[in-house]
Parts: sequence; structure tokens; C-alpha cells
Amino acid sequence: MAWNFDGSTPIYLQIVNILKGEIAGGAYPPGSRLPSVRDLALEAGVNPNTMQRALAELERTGLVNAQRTAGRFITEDAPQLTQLRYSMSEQIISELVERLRALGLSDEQIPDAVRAWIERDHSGQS
Amino acid sequence: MAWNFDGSTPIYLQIVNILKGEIAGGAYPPGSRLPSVRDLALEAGVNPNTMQRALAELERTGLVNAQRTAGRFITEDAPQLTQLRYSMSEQIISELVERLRALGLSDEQIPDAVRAWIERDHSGQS
Amino acid sequence: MAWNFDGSTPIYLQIVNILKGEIAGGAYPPGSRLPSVRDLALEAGVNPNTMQRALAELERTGLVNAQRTAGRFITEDAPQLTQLRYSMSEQIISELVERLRALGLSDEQIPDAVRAWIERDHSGQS
Amino acid sequence: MAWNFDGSTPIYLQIVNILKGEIAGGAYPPGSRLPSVRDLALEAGVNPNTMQRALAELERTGLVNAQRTAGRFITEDAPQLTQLRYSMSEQIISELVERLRALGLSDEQIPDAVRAWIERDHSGQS
DNA sequence: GTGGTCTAGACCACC
DNA sequence: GTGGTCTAGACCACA
Repeated sequence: MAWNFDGSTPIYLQIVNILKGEIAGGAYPPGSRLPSVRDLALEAGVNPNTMQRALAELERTGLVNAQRTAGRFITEDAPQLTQLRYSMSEQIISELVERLRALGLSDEQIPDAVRAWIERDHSGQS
Repeated sequence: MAWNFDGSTPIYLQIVNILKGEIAGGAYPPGSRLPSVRDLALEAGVNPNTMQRALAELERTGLVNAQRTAGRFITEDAPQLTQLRYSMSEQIISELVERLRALGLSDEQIPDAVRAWIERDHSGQS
Repeated sequence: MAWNFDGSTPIYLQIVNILKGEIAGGAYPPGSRLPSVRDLALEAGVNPNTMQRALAELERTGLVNAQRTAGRFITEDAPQLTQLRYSMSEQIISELVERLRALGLSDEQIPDAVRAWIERDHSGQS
Repeated sequence: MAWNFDGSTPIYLQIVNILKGEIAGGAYPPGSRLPSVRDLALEAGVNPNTMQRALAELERTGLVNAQRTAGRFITEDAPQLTQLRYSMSEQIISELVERLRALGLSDEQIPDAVRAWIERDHSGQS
């Protein structure tokens, strides 16, 4: 099945972001092996070249490193993963705040609204 | 200019959501006139019928009402607009809290992270 | 403005029925003068010939009679008007009963439902 | 065969009413499958889109529900069907009582005239 | 010029 | 095959 790509940004960058999110979220634990380019491309419904480019980008940032014959592996550099998690959460939070501001919520209201939502949420996890 | 539509949801529903957001955010004040179906369709880069369908949906919910020959007007029903703002903020918060959870943040950390981000943000509004 | 004509029956017959209804309801009192063919045709949005044919039909039944130069007049024959009112009410009632039967109402329920509706109706006339 | 549509009301709304009547009358029992959009459109002599719109309207009211690939099914919610039957009979009665009043019948006469008609009618059903 | 309706024809996902 | 969406283009009533 093809994922959903936005027409405004290059697809490979969108893939980079998605993969970053999955790595940060622990879908691929540190040191584990990523699926092959071919498999990832198939799953995402994109051309293998596009996926290749996305993975090259991840490699450039040091998040994954290629072992020529054995495939690509997630870095075991804990600080880097922490840093990734941090920057991604920043990105999500900024989007959240911007959208709530656009709705007319004040900066004071926003954290309280978030806290209230979480308390109200039944599926909450501590 | 054509907007960005996601392939997974019907375009007319995405338009409904975008317009709801703009109305909730005050882009179209209560009682003001919306651009004509044709103009909105042109701006969004969709067929007038598609835009018409989206507006019909907004009308069904009572957010806007059509005056045969004069155009469509935003409701002046303040409670309804308040309610809209509330439900849209709920939707945004739920989406983004889920994404932060997926990143490994705990329910306790999230509101604090949001508050910290806002304090750090230069473009803040009171 | 053009009236609403059904495609299944000749228009002139539909006009006959409408005029019968108006005469029976007292819109044109006994002995009064009908508007000219031209005016009636204009109002109904049909060709004068069609209206002419409808009026000829009314004349055939004796409901109206033409005075060559002065126009057409509603009959003053009271029994005939009574008879008309009767047959038209029969026609309406038969339609009502058929449609309620089609909805699953029994012959016992129908008159009671009608009576109940009238009692519930605020705009009732004694 | 093409049905008869009135020029004054949108066709799709007339179709909604006709279908409501047929459902209320039991032509399509609860839980049964409606003919496909295309078949209904063909039978009614309208464009499939028009029929689609009518069915979407029925779906909005919860009278039928669509199962993506299998077709549309009449609701099995008995109270809703009862409610439908009631509101449709109200509508029919109000329309026809108005017409009888316009004919000069008093509110007292009407139910009796209906009862008399039924007793006189040979095709009556208990 | 506005909203609204209708038709015709195409394409998609699902099974 | 099913329902659903989208486009293109036409027509209407209203004022």
C-alpha cells in the first residue's frame, strides 16, 4: 500500500521524516537492522531510488550506518537518539502551538488545554 | 494557487476542515460573507462542484448559511463558533499528543514540554 | 410564472382539474366572470390554445358557459357546483386513503388518524 | 421506465421522498438490500449521480446504511421505521386535509367523509 | 453575478 | 460487480 505524500515537499524528505519518527519512537531499536531498500520502497509504494536517497540522507546525519554487505543498522549512539527524539518533539510541539494559536488560543491557555486533554483521555499512559 | 490535498481523504472533506479552521481562527468573522463558490474553487484549484459540496456540508452543520442571490455568510451564532473552536482544538491536541506519545514522551512530560517551548519561543503572543 | 405540470397527463386536463378545484373552492363565485383565455394562459405559462382547450372542456361539462362577446361565466346552477365539490372531495379522499394504505395503515386507523391530525392542528377552522 | 418528476422540487429530493414511502410501506423490508445505485438510476430515468445524492441523503438520516462493496441495506432499527411511517402519514394527511378545506369542507365533515368513503370502497382491507 | 441542480463520463478501492 | 469521488460543462431562478 502506498503511503500518503504531500505534493509540496520532495517525497524523499517526507520519507526521511517518517523514518526518523519511527526510529525515535523505537520501532527500530538501536543496533537493529533496517529492512532492505527494496522492501522499504515496496512498502512505501515509491521507487527504490527514492528510498535509497532517503536512506542516504539518514546515513549522512549518522542515524543509521551501512555495513556494505550486511545492510543498514540503526546507530547505537544514545545521545544522538536522544537528540533526535528531542528535535522531533520540538517540531511536533511547534506545529501544535502554531495551530492552536491560529485558532485563537492564547499562550497561557495552550499548556492547560493540553494537560486537560490528557487527563480527560481514557487511553492515557503514565 | 492550488492547495495541498492528501490522497487518503476526500478532497471535499479536507476543504471542510480547512474552512472550519479558518472560520474558527477568525479569518472570516461572524456575519461576514464568504467568497463565491467559483472563487473559492479557483483558489483551491478544485472543481466548483467539489467546493460546492464542501460548502453544502458546512451549511448542514449550520456554520454558514446561504442567501440565494447574495452569497454565503458565516453564522452569527456565537455559541456555535465557540463550540467549533473547542472541538477543533480537541482534534489538534489529540493528534499531536498521540505523536508525542509515539516518540516516547510520558503524559507527565508533555504539558511541561509544551509550556517550555512556548517560553522559549520568541514570537509568543500573550 | 409557469405552474407545475406532470409529464404523464395532457396539460390541458391538468388545467381542467386545477380550475375545477378553484371553482369548487370558491375562488370564482357562481355567476362571476373568468379572466380571458389570454390572461389565464399567460398566468399558467401555457399556450393560449392549450388553455382554450381546457376551457372548452369545462364548458362541455356545463361548469362555465360562454357568452360570445362578454367572456365566460361560472354556472349559477347550485346543484352542479355541489356535485362538483363532492366528486372532487371523493377524488382527494381516495388519493389520501390509497397513500395511507400503502404506508401500512389499516382502514380502521385512517379516519382516526385524520381526526387526530385535525385536532392537533393549530390552524384549524371550524 | 422514467418516473414522473415535478419541476418545482429538486429531483433528488423527490427521489428521497419516494424511497422513504417505499421503505415505510414495506417494499424494502428492514435489513434487505436496495438495488444498486446504477440500477435505481436506470429505473428512475435519472443520472446515477442524482440517485447517489438521494441515497446519500437517506444514509444521512440513518434509514439505510452502505456496506462498501456489498450494497446498501435498509436499517433494522424498528423505532426509526415506525417514526418514519408516522411522519410520512402526517405529511400526507396534512396535504390532503388542506386540499379538502380549500374545497370548503369543515373540520368536522372531513373525518366522516373519509370514513364514509372507506365503507363505500370495495377494495377495502381490514 | 449568486447559489443550486443535473448530466455525462471518468477513475478509484474493495472483494 | 459495489459505493464513492471528481471533473467538466450546462442550465435555472433570483435580483
